[in-house]
Amino acid sequence: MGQGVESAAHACSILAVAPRGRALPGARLAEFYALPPAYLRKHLGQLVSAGILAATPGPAGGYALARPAEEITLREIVEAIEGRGRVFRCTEIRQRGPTGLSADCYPTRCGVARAMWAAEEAWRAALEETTIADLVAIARREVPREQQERARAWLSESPSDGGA
Amino acid sequence: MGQGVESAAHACSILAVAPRGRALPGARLAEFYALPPAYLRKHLGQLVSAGILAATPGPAGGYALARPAEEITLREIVEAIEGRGRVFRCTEIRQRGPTGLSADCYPTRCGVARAMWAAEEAWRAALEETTIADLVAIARREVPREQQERARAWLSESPSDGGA
DNA sequence: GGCAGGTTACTCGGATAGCGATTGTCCGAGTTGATCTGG
DNA sequence: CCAGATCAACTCGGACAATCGCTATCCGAGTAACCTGCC
Repeated sequence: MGQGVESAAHACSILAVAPRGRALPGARLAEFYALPPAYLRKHLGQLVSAGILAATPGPAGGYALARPAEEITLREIVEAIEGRGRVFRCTEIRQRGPTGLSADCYPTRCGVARAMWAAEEAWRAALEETTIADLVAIARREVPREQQERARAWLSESPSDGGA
Repeated sequence: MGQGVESAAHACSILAVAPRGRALPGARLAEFYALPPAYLRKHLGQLVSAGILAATPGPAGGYALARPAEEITLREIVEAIEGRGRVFRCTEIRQRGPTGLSADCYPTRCGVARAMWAAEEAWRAALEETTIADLVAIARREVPREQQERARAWLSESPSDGGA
C-alpha cells in the first residue's frame, strides 16, 4: 500500500482541527508534516475529486473539509487514494489450460476470488467504522499536550511568521 | 496485490484433489493453468518455505501439500506470498514537522496506524476462515462437471501423453 | 469616503522524470529412478 | 535370476533482466485579494 493513505488521513485530521472558515494551503500542510509539497498536493487533489475536501484557488485559498468530520470515514480516504477497484484481481485462470472451457460455462464467480473479495469487504467495513472525528478524538486524548498547543499556535499564526 | 496469490491458491486447490502419494511437478502444474512455469515455481517455492507445500527433487518428484487441506488457510497462503509484514506502513509523520517532539514523548501508537492495522487484522481473520478444503468443496459444487472430469483425467495421465 | 479597474501574487491541477517492486527468465546443484554389468 | 554400481534424466532452488506502478517534481491556467486612481 502506498504511503499516500497515511498522508491523506493525517491531513484530513489536521484540517478537522484547523480554524473553521479558513482554508489551509497544500504547501503549508506539507510544511506541517515535513512532506514533499507537490506530492502531498497530488493526494489532496484525489481527495477533492472524491468529494472529501474542497479546494479554493487564489490568495487565502487552500484545502478544507467538504463535510463534517463525523461523516468522513477512513474507507472513503483509502478508496480515494488507492482506487475503488478490488485489490485482488481475478484473471480467471481456471478457464485457461488444457481443461478449461469457454467463459459461458461458468455461471458463478471463482471461489478463490469470492473468498478474497469477502475478506476485502471485511477490511473495508472495518475502515468504515473509523471516522476523522474518531481520529481527532484519539489524538486529543493521546498526543502530548505540548504538541497539541504547538500545533494550535502554528495553525493560528500567519503563513510567513514561522521563520526565525 | 500481486497475482502470485491467485496462482498459489489455485495450485494448492489442484494439489488437494491430485492423486494422493504422487507429487506434481511445477512445470506440469504450470501447464494445467497455462502459466509461466518458472514464475509459478518461484511462488511454489515460497509456499514450501512457509511449510505449506513439500517439494521432492528428482524423477517422480514435484510438489504436494505438506498438511491436510483442512488445515491450510488462505491467510497462510497470502502471507507466504505477500509477506507477513503489515500492508500499511506507519512512518510516524506526526513526529515530523515544526510541532513534532522526540519519539519518547509518544507512549501509544498513532491512531491512524491502529485503525488501519485493525482493519488489516479483520481482513486476515476473514482469510483465515477459508481453507483449501473449502475451496475444493466450492469447486466440486460449482465448476462444470465436464471440466472436473477432464481435470481428473489430465491429472491421472502420464506427463507426456497430452500432446496430439 | 466609496468605487471601479488593473495589477499582482497566490492557489490548485495536470503533464513530466526517477526508482523500487512485481513479473518473467535462465542456468546450476542435487536427487532419484532406470539401466547395464557381473556374479 | 539377482545385486551392485554407473549413468542419465528429471526435479527444485537461487541468481539475473524487463516492465509497471508508486514516488517525486515542475510548470501553466485560473482566481481572488490588493492597490491605485478617480469620482
